Amino acid sequence: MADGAKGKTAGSVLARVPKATFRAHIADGLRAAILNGDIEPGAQLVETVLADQFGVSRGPLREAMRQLIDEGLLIAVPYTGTHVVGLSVDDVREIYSMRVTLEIFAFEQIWARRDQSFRQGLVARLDALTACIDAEDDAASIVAELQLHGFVYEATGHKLLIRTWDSIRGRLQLYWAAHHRAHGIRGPRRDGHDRYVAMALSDDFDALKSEITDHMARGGRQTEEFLRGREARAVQGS
Amino acid sequence: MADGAKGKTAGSVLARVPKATFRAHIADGLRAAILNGDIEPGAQLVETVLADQFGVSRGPLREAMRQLIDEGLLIAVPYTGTHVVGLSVDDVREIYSMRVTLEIFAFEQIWARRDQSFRQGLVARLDALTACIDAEDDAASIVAELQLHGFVYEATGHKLLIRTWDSIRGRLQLYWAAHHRAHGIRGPRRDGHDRYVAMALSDDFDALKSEITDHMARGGRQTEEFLRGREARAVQGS
DNA sequence: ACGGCTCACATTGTCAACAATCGACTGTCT
DNA sequence: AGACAGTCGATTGTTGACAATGTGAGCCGT
Repeated sequence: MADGAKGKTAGSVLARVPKATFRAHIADGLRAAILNGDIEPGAQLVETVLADQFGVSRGPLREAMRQLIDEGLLIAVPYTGTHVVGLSVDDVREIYSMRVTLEIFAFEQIWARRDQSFRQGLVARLDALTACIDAEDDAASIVAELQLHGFVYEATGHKLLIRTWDSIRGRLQLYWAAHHRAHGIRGPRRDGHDRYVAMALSDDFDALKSEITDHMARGGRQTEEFLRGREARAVQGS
Repeated sequence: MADGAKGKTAGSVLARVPKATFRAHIADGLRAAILNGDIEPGAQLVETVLADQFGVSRGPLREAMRQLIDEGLLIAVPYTGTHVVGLSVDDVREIYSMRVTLEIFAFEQIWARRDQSFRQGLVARLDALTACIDAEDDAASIVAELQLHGFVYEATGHKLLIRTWDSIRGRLQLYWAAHHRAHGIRGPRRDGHDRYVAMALSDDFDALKSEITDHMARGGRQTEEFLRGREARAVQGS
C-alpha cells in the first residue's frame, strides 16, 4: 500500500533496536533461565518473586508467563500456582514422532525448490554445528542443531509449519539441556548430521525419509534412556 | 463452599463446573464473536471498548486477547492496535496442506489400536454431522465436521498432536464461518464424509491416505475459490 | 488417637489510575 | 506549493493496591 520506500539504506542489519515492550524481554529471560537449568523442571514459579527479580510489575510478568505456558514450558492451575513443566518419557516420544512427520512434510514442501541459497544455508549450519561439536561446546551444539533443523522449516516459507516447529522447539531444547547438564556430552556424533545433510541435498527423497526416521529414532532413544535413568535415580533417591 | 460432596455421583460428566477465572470465559466469548462474524475479519479491537462490553477490567481482557493471539485469530502490533486476522488464500493453502499431513499421522498413530469405542465414536459423529447437513443447519454442520475430525486427533491420545490441531481449528473455523455467511450452504456433501469414515474403518491404509488427500484437496479448493471471489469483489468494491 | 472443622497464610485473579508510544493533523518555513 | 517540525488524540503498556481462592496447620470433638 503505497509504501513509497525511496531510500531506507540497508534496512536489514539495523532493524533491531530494542523495540520496547517488557513482555517479550521478560519472556526471553525466563525462557533462557528455564532452558539453562537455572530453574529446574517441576519447580514452582511465584509471580511476585519473579516480578521483583526482573524489576517489573506483575502485569507484564504475568503476560510473559502466559506466553511460556502457550509454548508448553510452564503449567498453571488457577489460584494455586505455576510450575515449570516436568520431564516425561511420553512427551519425548510424542515430540520425536511428531518431528519425523513434520520434517518429512517440510522437505516435501521444499524438495523441488531447493536452490543454491538453500544448499549453502544448510551446509553453513552444518559447519557451524560441526564446529561446536569439535569444540566440545555442548550448549552451543544444542543451539546449532536446533538452528540446522529450524533452517529447513524456515526455508519452506510455510508459516503455519514454522509456528508449529516453534511450539515444539522449546520443549525439545528443555530435554536436551537437561540431558546435557546430567551427562555432559549429549549430541549425536558428527557423522549423523553429515548423512542427514547429504541426503537433504541428494535427489533420493525416499532415502531422506528413512534417514530422517532413523535420525529421530536415534535421538529419541537416546533422550528416552536418559530420562529413564533419571526416573530410576529419582525413585532411588526419594 | 466445602461442598464435601462425598458422593459426587459419576465424576466424569460433571467435571465441568464453571471453574471460575474470567480470562477463559472472556476468551470463549470473544472467540465465539469472531467465529460468529459479529466481529468481522480485519476489524480492530480496542481493549477499553471490549473491557466495558464484557463488564470487566482491561487486565483479564488483555490476557484473553493474548490467548486468541496465540490461537492465531488476532494480530497485535505494540502500542498501535489489535486486529482480527484477515482472510488470505495462502493461509488456506497452508492449513489444508498441514491437515493432510497431520491427519495421516493421526491415523498412523491409531491404526492398529482402532477398537470398538473408536469405531462407534467415529460413526456417532458422522451421524451427527449428517443430521446437521440434512437439517441444513450450516453453523451446526461446521461444528459437527470439526468434531468429527477432532475425534480422530483425540483418539490418538497424542497430546502434542491434539495441541497442534487445536491451534489450527480456530483458523479453519474462521474460514468456514466466513464462507458460510457469504454463500449459505458450504459444507462438502454427505457422501464425502461417508467415504472418509468408511475408509477410516477399513483395513486399507493407503486408500485412506488418498481419501484424506482428496478430501482435503476438495475442501481446500472450495475455500480458496470462495476467497478469490471475495478478493475480486473487494477490489471491485473499493 | 483419629476425623472433621476453622482459621490464617500464600498465591493468583482483578481492578482503576498513570505513563509511554504511535499516527495523523496542523501550522510554519522555504 | 511542498516538506518538515510540533502537537494532539487515541491506544496500548505498566503499575501498585485490593479481592478471591486454594492450601496447610492447628484445634476441637468424638
